[in-house]
Amino acid sequence: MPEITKSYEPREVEKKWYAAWLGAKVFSGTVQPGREAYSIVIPPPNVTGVLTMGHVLNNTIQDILIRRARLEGKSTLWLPGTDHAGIATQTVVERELRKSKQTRHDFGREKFVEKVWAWREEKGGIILEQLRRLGASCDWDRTVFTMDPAYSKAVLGVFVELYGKGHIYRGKRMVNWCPSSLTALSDEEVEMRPTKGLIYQVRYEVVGQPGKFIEVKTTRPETIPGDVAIAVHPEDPRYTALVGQKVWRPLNRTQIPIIADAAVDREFGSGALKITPAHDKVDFEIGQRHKLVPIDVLTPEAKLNELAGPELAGLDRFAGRKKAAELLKESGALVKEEPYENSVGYSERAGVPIEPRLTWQWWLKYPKIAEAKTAVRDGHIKFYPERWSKVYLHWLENIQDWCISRQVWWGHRIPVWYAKGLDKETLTEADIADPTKVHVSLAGPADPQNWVQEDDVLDTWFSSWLWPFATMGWPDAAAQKSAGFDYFYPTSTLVTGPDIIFFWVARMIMAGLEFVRPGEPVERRIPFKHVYFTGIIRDQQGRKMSKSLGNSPDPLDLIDTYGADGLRFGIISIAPQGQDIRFQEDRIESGKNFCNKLWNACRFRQMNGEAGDNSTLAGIMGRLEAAKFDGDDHAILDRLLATTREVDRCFAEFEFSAAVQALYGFFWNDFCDWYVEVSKSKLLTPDTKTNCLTIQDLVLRQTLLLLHPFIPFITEELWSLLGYGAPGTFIEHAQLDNASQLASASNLRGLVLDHAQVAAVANLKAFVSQARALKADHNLASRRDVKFSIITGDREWAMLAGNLAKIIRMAGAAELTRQEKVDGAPAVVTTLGTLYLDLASTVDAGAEKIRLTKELEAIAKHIAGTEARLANQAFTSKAPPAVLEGARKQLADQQAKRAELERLLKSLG
RNA sequence: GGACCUUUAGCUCAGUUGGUUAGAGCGUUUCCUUGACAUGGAAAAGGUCACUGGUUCGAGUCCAGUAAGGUCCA
Repeated sequence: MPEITKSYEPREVEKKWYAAWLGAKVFSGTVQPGREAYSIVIPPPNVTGVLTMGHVLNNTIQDILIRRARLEGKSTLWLPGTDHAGIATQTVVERELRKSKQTRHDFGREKFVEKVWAWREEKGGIILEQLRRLGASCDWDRTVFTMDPAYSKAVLGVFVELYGKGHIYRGKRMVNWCPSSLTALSDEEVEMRPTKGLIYQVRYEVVGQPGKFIEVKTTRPETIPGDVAIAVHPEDPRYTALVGQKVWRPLNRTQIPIIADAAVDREFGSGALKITPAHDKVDFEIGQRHKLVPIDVLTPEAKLNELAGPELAGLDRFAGRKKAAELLKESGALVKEEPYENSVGYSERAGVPIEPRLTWQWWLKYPKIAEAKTAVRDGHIKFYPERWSKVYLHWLENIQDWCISRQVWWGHRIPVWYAKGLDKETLTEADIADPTKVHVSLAGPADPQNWVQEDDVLDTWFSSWLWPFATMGWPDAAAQKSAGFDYFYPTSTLVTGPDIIFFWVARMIMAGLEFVRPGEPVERRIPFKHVYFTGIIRDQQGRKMSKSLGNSPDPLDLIDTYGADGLRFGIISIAPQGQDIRFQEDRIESGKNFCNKLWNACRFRQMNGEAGDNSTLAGIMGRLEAAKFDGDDHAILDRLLATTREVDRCFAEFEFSAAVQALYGFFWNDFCDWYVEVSKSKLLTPDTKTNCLTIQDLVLRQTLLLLHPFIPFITEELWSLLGYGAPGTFIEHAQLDNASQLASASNLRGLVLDHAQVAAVANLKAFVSQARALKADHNLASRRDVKFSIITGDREWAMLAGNLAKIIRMAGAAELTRQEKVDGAPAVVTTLGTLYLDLASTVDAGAEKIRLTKELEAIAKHIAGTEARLANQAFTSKAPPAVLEGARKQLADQQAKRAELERLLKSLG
């Protein structure tokens, strides 16, 4: 067996094992009847994306779940892939073209799309490579791209099906228009940001009444040429007389009517509202009610057009705003302007303010809204943390139709054809329903020369909402069979961020319910059973990590510095369930340190003797000799069982950081700091050596298994180095016993954990700790030749004497002897007697008295508190007996300690 | 305007159904190259649990309100 090196060097180990895993197809998801299935579909990263800290967290959690399920004997599938990200990807390629002063229009649609494909082949999906560095155990042979032919067919098929069912319609409505990407966006893609600007108070002169004005407030004076009316509230007495009259529009001067509409807010400004139906959603609705014809004064790029009048035409909207204000000022229509902050919608992707714009788009009336609510409300789908279900339900309660068309070229082109020569702007509903005018199908019209296909593509989310099943062959029966669809669907757990709860999670649920296994019970149609929402990773100031702030470390640098395992362990340890995470690099460092600790504990084991047959749990258990167990052996196995149980619980409740903390504490404190240290005495005695090493073998084996989901590389390496697996197998092939299985396995060996001994060890630990503190108080912390003496009872002394070698070693002493009387030495009161430090030099009695007095004061305070509680009759009559008993015992212990402290103090004179 | 979250040691966070003297890691201070590990060991200091009320024998924990910070929706 190769010797274990002095420190853990992750780089080569990670490379070696990842290649070995791929070579042996350890990650492939296969149908294994008789085994429970466990499946996860990756939230497909954007094909233009690179690994961020958010991806690290999200994918580490998925890998933890999958690896744990594998160890639990389930047949696992983690299905990877990428998303074509229509607007983002097209933008990336257009940006490259711009370097050579070209645009997509120089190439035409077909050539441009070819270019995007070429870009994707060359540079897209880097992130999947990066996930391998992290150790992600995806079944890479199944990698799916949302533009793959089969996937595309599923997407377009869904469009045709929903169209046929009447869920999809074409409508000219207000959309969120992105003047940068020149496309419509769904409501979810618009981010409301408080924006500082100016609000302008403008007066409109009433026609035929010179000197009489109506004032309105607006933040967008450049849209005044698009005004078609002034609206007031019908019950507003200030304006009743004016309704039905006209005012002069102050820009591009003309007469517009004064109308009454209940949507007007009487409290805002003067209670009058300018109506610009082409540029505001509310105005549009009011305009509809009053049959007003909208005037669109903006171009798609958000420049003012000729309808804005000659002074404004051609100006960008922001320049136009300034100019409009100037024109109003000149004509005396501007009453005043003042600073103002309001919420403005921005395109999430392009970062520019969106324009409400009236365009023809395709809309989806969501299917299965009611069932999507009950699926979560009734617990068929469980959210972790649970509170996100409220957000989810609230959105479904207020759901709006989904604008699914996008005016870009990269994506799934909508499978709709218009008869040649048809004017798309003037199509009526009847026209659309007429198959001689509009054709909708997957195959396209039989006579394509007579038709023109719709230019728009589908929103990228319209493809990713099918992800949990379209990645597994749906809707093609043969493909589904070979993908194991029946076995792996519904998937087990979805891991994602709460920021895409509407974009993705809710839509997937509706899609699953609508399309999968129609007619079957809800639990067979849902796309996943659990949804785990991660927190958002923030920097130390609490800001979101973002490219533009440059506050995000490169995960690959972190992997280089701390190892993939160190990064994984570190990030999980700071990621409490459902809370945002404040990133601290030193936590990643402590992940690395933990790996090194694990490494060296295994090294210690290896250096102390040949391993027996470690290849099975039964083999190790078979070597345990129950008769030779001492308290420490009982204690470490007790802690191993408790830790196993705690980790079991954490997985059941998705509390990963708690699991990591439990494992860290167990391994570092209980095993390394205590058990390994006390082993050093046992290993010197042939009689106890073998059993002690076997216990180490057992603890290390189980610890490696428990840790493997979190830190896969180092555990695989140590598993192999310590001979835990049969040659040619991997830790992934091992079975991880849960706490009760482990307990019954050890019971079979005649091993019954002795809780009295476990408690005694806790006592000894405290004793050793007090002895060390006594030394440190007298600046002897690192001396190993000090002499202790103790005044104690027979029973206590029997326990100490039985563990003398160990105590002396652990406390760092030359001897510990029992005395009848000790004078003038510093001492500490322990539960096992009063321990004295034999100082050859003189003792500073003054300092010692101060120390003891302080301690006496503290204990007196506690005694007073306990006495007060026990004196309270309400407490003694109402508190449960166990609590009462505990308080009484505590008081007795405290009083004994006080008496001893008083005696010590007196002896100092 | 509505909903949700957070507030515990210098920092980042645990604290399960209320029950002994509120914990961890990092940082700080002191000591230590002893043979698994200095990526380490030993010890110490450090908290009126945001605030105000209430329920209770008993509140970091439950309830109401206030304040500060954050997120989402409108």
